[in-house]
Amino acid sequence: METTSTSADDCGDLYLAECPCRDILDLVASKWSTLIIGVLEEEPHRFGQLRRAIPGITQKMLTQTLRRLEQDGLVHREVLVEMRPPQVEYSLTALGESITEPLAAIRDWSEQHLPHVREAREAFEARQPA
Amino acid sequence: METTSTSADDCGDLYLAECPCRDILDLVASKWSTLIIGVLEEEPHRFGQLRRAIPGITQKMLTQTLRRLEQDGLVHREVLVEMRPPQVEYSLTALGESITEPLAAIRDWSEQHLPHVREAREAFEARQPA
DNA sequence: CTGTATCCCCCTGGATACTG
DNA sequence: CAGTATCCAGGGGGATACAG
Repeated sequence: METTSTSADDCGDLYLAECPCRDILDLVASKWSTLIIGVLEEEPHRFGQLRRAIPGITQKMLTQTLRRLEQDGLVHREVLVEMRPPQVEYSLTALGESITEPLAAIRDWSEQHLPHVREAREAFEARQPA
Repeated sequence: METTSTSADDCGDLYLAECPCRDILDLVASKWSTLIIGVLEEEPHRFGQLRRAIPGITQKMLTQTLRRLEQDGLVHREVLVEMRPPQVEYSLTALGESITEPLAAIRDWSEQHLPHVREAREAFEARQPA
C-alpha cells in the first residue's frame, strides 16, 4: 500500500474491485444512511425524532443503520437517561461531519444534472419502445 | 443541508425521502456502476475489455449496468461493426465525465478517512464483545 | 421511549445455457 | 464478440410482536 502517491492500486487503476472506497460507497449507498446523516447534519436527534424526521423508515432499519454509522465512527450515540423511559441522542462525530462535504458534492451534482438525466431517460425510452 | 434558493423539497429539508439525489445515489451506489465509470474514465472500452478490466463482474451485471448508465445518459454506446463478430464501444458522455468529480470527492474522502473508520470499527468491537 | 426478535417476501445478482 | 433468457440462492428490508 502506497503512502503518499495516491496512485496505482488504491483506487485509480483498473483493479478497483476491492478498493477501499467501495467500503464507503456501500455505506453511503444504503438508502437510509444518507438520509440519517442529512438529518443529523442539522442537529442532534433522539431516536423518535429521527423516526419522525424520516417518514418511510422502519424501526428496524433505523436501529440497524444507526448501529452501522456508530460502528464506523460517523455517528455518536449518547444515552441521556438511564431510567425509564430511556432517552438516547444521536449526533454526527467530527468524522461524520467531514463526510457531509463529499455528500454535498453528489447532491449538488444531482440538482444540477438531474434534468439532463431525465431527458436522457426519456430519449432512451423514445428510442427503445417498451 | 441548506435550504438555499432551490425549492425546499428537492433535497434541502427534512423531507428528503424522495429527493432527486436518491436517484443518483442509487445509481452511483450500485456496486458496479462506479467501477465501470472508473474504467471508462480512462478511455473507451469494448464490452469484452470492460469485462476483463473488472474481474468479478458477470456478463449479466455488466450488460445490465451499462444499460442503466446508457439510459441515464452517462455512457455512450456505439456499435462499431454491424457484422459478425460485432464490436461495441462504450465511453463516458460529457454528463458521465462530469460525475467523476463528485465520485472523486468520495474516493478522496475514503482514502483520507478509511483508517479512522477502521479504528472506529475496532474500537466498537472492543466495546461490544460479540 | 428505545430498542430486539421473528417471520417472510421480494429483488438483486450469480451461474449457466443459448442466439445473432 | 456481444448480448439475451432462465433458474435459483441469499440477503435486504418490511411488518409485527415483544422486552427493558
